[in-house]
Amino acid sequence: MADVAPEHAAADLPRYAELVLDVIDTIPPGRVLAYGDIAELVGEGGPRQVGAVMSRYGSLVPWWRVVHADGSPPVCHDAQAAAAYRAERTPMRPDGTRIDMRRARWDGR
DNA sequence: GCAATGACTGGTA
DNA sequence: TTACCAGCCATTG
Repeated sequence: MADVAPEHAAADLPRYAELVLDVIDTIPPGRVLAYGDIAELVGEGGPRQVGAVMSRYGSLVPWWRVVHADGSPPVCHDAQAAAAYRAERTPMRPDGTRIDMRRARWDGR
């Protein structure tokens, strides 16, 4: 009872997808999370599984807050992500193409 | 039930 | 700095 009740109405979503989407939806503005970090917060699976969920259900969550471990945004949407980071004031590196994971990485608090 | 896939990661050269 | 290799595990066909 009292199973998780995310706002994604996960009726047809796999269990793991539901957990991943819920975590991503919890990321505050101006912060980002790496695929591996999400997997760790979820407590199961790995970065590949998070990426697989994003490819299928990424449109349901702020996917631009999910980046690689080195601070690079998804290669398929880097331009749109860069615009979102600017709007959210996400800490970026001097080059402006990568994120400063040192300050932008959300610790889950 | 089995095999292949994939918006990844970390280490080494 | 970039490039390549092997491991990782849930989902899909």
